[in-house]
Amino acid sequence: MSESKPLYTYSRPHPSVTVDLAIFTVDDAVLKLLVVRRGMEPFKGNWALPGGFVRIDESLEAAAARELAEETGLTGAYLEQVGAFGDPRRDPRERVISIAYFAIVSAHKRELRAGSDAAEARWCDVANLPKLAFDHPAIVEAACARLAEKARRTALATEFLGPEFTLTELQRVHEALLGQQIDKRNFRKWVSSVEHLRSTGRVRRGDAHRPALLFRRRTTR
Amino acid sequence: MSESKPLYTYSRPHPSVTVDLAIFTVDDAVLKLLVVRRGMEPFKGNWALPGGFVRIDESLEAAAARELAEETGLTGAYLEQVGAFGDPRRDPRERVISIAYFAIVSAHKRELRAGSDAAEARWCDVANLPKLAFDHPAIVEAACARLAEKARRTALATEFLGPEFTLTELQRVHEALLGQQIDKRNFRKWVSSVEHLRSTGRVRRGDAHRPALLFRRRTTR
DNA sequence: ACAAAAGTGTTTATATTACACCCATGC
DNA sequence: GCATGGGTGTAATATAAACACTTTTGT
Repeated sequence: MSESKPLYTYSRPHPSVTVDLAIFTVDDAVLKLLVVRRGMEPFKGNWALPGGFVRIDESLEAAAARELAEETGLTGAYLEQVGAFGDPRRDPRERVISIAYFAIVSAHKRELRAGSDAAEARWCDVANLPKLAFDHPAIVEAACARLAEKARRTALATEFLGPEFTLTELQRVHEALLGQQIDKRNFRKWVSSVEHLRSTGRVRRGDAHRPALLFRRRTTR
Repeated sequence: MSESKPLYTYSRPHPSVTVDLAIFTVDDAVLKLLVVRRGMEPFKGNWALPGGFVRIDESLEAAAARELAEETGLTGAYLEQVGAFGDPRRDPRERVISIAYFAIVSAHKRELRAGSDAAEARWCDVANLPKLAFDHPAIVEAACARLAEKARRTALATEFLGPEFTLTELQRVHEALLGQQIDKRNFRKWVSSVEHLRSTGRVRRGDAHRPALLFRRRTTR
């Protein structure tokens, strides 16, 4: 072995550990997922979730945040762990254990930049994804389930929106996450009991209809 | 380098990956957790969750099942992933990422055997645990939360019991998991709507009171 | 006969669902 | 003045919570 790279030696084989990200956004009332075209083997040229190796001195959450930043240029987005995926054959090269996270990117920050790892990145309708590499379909399924389940009980859906938003905008996000229409009055009742929003008193004007009250997350207070 | 052990070399540092287990049982209407006294550094002599390295060719779930078997002699117990814990400093020696699982051991199989890794093992009341090593308190907290939350919506609590059980026994398990008393009639109503149990027609006799009908999980059918 | 746990319904409160009209604005 | 989405309430149903007595057995 005469490589210039440093070598790290262990008395037992070690798996690689990666983070994989299911990065969601809601665009025009449709739930979308960021997929990248792989620039390297394995699965070169295939669509996959963005992800990468966890560095030896960074936390899992930090690795996920770093990958998110590399892929989208975004910092401060909502991130939550989905779980660990560790089937021994999930990567054909070597043993790779992946910790999956989901991220939420709000519509108004969603400018795509070409990532450093990826030849190409695209927002895809979650209901109509291309074939994904590795076990990424299972990761996406788990991430979607967590997302929808948590949105049902918390104000998580506000993460898809900017700092100020109308109740109808929030309702569209919920409809995208749940995959079904919601009654407007019932939704507003639910909001006032479950979510902790506060009205800004301000109003969104300029559309050809009655202006809508703008709200904020109360946690931003 | 003249060791007898094989050496594994990588061009970048790799973390170790372990599984840690929160093994629960309900004993006399109290939720208990299996803790082991560590026989090795770090934290030698301290209480900790049982766990160990994930082998290079086994799945995470298989590693958890193997550790459970090594620690308790049990196979076929309920196992569910809680999540990955990967703070870079959670183990003082080296980078170790741990995938936490919880396991449920039914009362009638709960004979403790000295594990191979552990000098000593004990069932501890979850409400009164000793100081645990590493980030194991956080793992236990997450595991307890998942356990209670899932028991609320599924028949999971039956995993704490033998193949046949009375409704009162099941109620005691729920009370232990939720940490509060439940009304008997409401519990039975909930059981008949949420859980899928079937009566065996048989009855548990021998106690100084009216015999109780015995039930089974319907999934065992 | 008595102690001890098994078993069983009804009432009330709360949460969820279904459903239709007027309002304020831009054009 | 008309098209567009914003905003609002009530009745029906389903779910959850409170609550007490009779039954069957072992001793």
